[in-house]
Amino acid sequence: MIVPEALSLERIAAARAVLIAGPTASGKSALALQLAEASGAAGRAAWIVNADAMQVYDGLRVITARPSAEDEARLPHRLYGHVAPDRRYSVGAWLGDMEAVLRDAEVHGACAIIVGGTGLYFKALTEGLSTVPSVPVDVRRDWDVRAKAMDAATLHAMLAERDPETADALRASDRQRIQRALEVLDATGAGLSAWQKEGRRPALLSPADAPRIVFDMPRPVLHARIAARFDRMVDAGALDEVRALVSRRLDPALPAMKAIGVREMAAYLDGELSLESAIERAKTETRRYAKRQSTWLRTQMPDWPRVEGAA
RNA sequence: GCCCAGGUAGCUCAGUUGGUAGAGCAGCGGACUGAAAAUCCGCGUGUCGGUGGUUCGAUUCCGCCCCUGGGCA
Repeated sequence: MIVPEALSLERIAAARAVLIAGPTASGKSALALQLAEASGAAGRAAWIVNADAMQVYDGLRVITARPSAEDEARLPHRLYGHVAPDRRYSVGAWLGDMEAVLRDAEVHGACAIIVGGTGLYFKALTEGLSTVPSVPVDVRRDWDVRAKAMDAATLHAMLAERDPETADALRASDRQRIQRALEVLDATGAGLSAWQKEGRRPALLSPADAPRIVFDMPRPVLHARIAARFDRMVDAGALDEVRALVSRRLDPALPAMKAIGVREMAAYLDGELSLESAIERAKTETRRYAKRQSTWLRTQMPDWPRVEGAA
């Protein structure tokens, strides 16, 4: 693999961090590992830090395509598998963890190579995040129950009555964002858009501190890589991993339970799908996800230099 | 070889009493502030198997041919 010019060893040596965003299966983790080892060999220690919302969960190494135990042993990896799958993680939690990791890396004189596919995390890292108080778990649980009994339009009407400004900014069909707005209202007494105008935590990294790239590939190449990778996941024990997760009988609404491949493999284990069609569905979901990622990276981070990987 | 049922979008199929066609899924584009691998919005991309005939006009009706599945030999 060719090291992108935007991330030369000279730049890494001078940077607090290096950011590598890209769609799933683009090979960005391999690139990160290669850069980190090259940097280490050149005298500047480098850590690999996760910016993927699913690779943070423990017990999902195979199905989330997290670096192997061998890779993780080669040099420090942070924020991988550090959250129990029965917990709810979030951008805010990740930013807090990241702040600590960056401090720690500084103390050790290491460059943090931050790699992942969650565009929102990178955006929060480089542009900051509003200071909305966190919503207590019981408020969230309350709304989970209440929302289940209502359709999205009804929820939206409820929100419009109490917080018209936020309701106006949301589609009446977007039940997840509507529920979030209702939770914030209940938890804080103020509306979400009011909070968002209130101010934000500043960005943790500036472009001067941290060179960044979007690492992408032509869609057809990515699709072929997604298919091949999922087959490898199955060979590597994805089914055992999902079986172990399912046996914990966690709430299916938990984020970890929504990792692509979990639902599909679980459906096979329950006898609802053949293995072949479960695999096909998981590949399809992964392609759709990669498309959403590409859209985000293209439209939300237009100023990030793009590097096209080779097949 | 004969009989039957099919051949329409990438896939599964609907439809046109003759006026060049539309659903679901896939795919593509887009939105995105603590669930983001989430949530949501938009867009049909087509030699209607081929070829002759009838007709102002055939994807539709008729003939022949090809292909697929099933049955009989």
